[in-house]
Amino acid sequence: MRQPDDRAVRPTMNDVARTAGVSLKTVSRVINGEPTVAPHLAERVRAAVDALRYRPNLGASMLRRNDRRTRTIGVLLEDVGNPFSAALHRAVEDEALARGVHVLIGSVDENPQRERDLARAFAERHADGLIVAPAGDDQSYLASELPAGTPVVFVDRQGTGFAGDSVLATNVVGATEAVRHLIAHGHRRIAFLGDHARIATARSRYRGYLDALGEAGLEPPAKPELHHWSTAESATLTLFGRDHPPTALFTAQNLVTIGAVRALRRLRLHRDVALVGFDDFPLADLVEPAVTVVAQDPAAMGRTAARALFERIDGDRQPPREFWIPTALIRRGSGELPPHPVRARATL
Amino acid sequence: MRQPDDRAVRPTMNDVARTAGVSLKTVSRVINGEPTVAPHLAERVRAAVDALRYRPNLGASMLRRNDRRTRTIGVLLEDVGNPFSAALHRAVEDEALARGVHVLIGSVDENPQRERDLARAFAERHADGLIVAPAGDDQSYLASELPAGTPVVFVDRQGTGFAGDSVLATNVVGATEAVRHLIAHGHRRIAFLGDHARIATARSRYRGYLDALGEAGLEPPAKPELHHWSTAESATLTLFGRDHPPTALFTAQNLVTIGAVRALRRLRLHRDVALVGFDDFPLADLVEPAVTVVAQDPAAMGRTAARALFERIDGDRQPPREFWIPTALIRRGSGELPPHPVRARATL
DNA sequence: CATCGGTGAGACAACGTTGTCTTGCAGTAG
DNA sequence: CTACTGCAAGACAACGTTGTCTCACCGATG
Repeated sequence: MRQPDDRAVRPTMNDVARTAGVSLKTVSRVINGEPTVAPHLAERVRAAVDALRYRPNLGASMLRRNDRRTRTIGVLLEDVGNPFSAALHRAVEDEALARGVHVLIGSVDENPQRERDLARAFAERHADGLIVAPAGDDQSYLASELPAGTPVVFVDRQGTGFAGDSVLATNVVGATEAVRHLIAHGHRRIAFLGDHARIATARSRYRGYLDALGEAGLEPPAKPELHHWSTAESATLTLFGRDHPPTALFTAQNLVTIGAVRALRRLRLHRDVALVGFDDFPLADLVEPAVTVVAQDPAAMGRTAARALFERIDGDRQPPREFWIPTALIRRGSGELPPHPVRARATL
Repeated sequence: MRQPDDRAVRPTMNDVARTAGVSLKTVSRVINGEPTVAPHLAERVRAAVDALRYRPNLGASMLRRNDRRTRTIGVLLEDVGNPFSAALHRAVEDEALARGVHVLIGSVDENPQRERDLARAFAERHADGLIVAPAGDDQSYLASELPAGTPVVFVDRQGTGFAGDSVLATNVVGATEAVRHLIAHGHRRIAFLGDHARIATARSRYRGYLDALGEAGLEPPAKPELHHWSTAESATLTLFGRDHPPTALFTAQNLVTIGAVRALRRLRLHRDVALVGFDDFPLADLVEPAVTVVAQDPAAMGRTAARALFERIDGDRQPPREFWIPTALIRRGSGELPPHPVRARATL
């Protein structure tokens, strides 16, 4: 049912042609900057465009054009509200905008179905390419959801079953460095608190943790798996409610780190238990003690992914590449605490 | 110049029709779920769709359809990388996804020209509506950039020169409450640290600050204006390098608050100078002392804005509305410190 | 048995634009 | 003066889809 004064129609090229007294095609030529138009006609067309406030219909143009570019890319991240994804998103946007390209974005929330739905939705909207932080462990669906030839760059996690560039943090090495750092400060009982093993980056960081323990001839204790900070908080409380609690924690994700910090505060152990987190977070330097982290560089990851994607969109057809973005240990205090014997305490 | 094996073409409805042995229009009917197709034909069509991996061309469909919806909205925020915008963005996305709508987003960075360019770009891509956090002080350009009838909802800041709903935090009242709180704890010299007066929310918060001082018969000191946290940090250092420094700070934006916290730490005044910030931020409860804030609710703002927008998109034509999202004072410690005479100190 | 109404399915045009082809005209050479 | 070249600008079709119209066929009705 149409409303009476429902959305007035936009003027079309035809309207412009009529008011300028030229043919439709001449308007098209002026709009597209083709040089074969007499100056006085071009001027009349531009005047008509201004008068009618004509704006080209990108959809129609893209339908007819040969190159079929929408100057729009799709970005699928874990959660646009979390600082890591937000920083990555921002870097992608800056690269895109520099090229006059715009961004369709969605949060995947560790849900493979949602990942697939978003990929499809962006494909239907004719994204020229996709940047994907995979949630599921199989991206072969992309072959059927995307038009053949649509480039995809995977970021943060390796994609599987579809050929695309990858931009990855040095998760294993970074985690090893973090745990070595704790060992160098005398720790022998170092707990791992991290994400579900379903998540590839969590697996890599756990491997790095095991590597470092192995080098030092240490046995890993049992490994809880968790995700949200409140889970991390209660898991930490539980950990210190048992006998032989660890003297140091390696927390493998920023929300987990924050949960652990909270728990150690509640237990008044924040000056006794050493802590190194994977992935930096805002204000890590302002808590007491400041939190030592292995920082990722989400901006560099976003920038690199976007540049790789634009190279592919511009026709680069070389085999898939891997870009490794280095992590950096930032010593702030919590990771340099010496081992301190801790008695088991009741959970608060 | 075409690449040899350049992007293979997608199958079209025509291809599906040919392999299913029916007419183009019958395929269209099946795709759109029209009931007037014989079951055995519909089945053949669906089989052909699967076999060819047919996906409808949303652009072509939208060109021909009567309703002209792309099920895409545009969102213009201050900076998708900052926590306030990111939280708001996330809330918008959740509302949108629940309706099968997707999000084009861009950061305005306090740049009115960029605001306008993004609005135009999203209009060209046929966003069904826009959520805008205005950077400039005049949004009348929207009338010419947008197709008539495109709804716009302003969020965080009032829009000017274009009729749209607004979703706003109670900036004046919230700031008044913050400053009253400091006055109630005995403070008489309370400094304001906030954004440029060009920014409407900064003006409102300054007004709220003046209101509270006025009630108590206090004179405002000089007001520095700043934006980024490092500016806030040095401005705070300067403030305490002068004679008669304040005993309390009201910081009118989250990055400013963080800068002030940093500066007070460097000056070792964080336990002596009271601080209330406008807008909450992650880990505000973990720094020492925990930071008292007037919290906004960016998720509620995003949710409200998105719901208002979808009502408009669905045809609601009532006059522009204003939604006021309440702020809440969260007492954490820094705002409850009593006045403490502070001698001017040299900047570190 | 002729006519009618209802229904499923195809033919055709149209959405707003661009690629290709054609036309018309001016300028130049034969 | 005619023929040819070159170029500006219009005519027309096409992109992939949906709205509208028409047709064919069915069973039901007089």
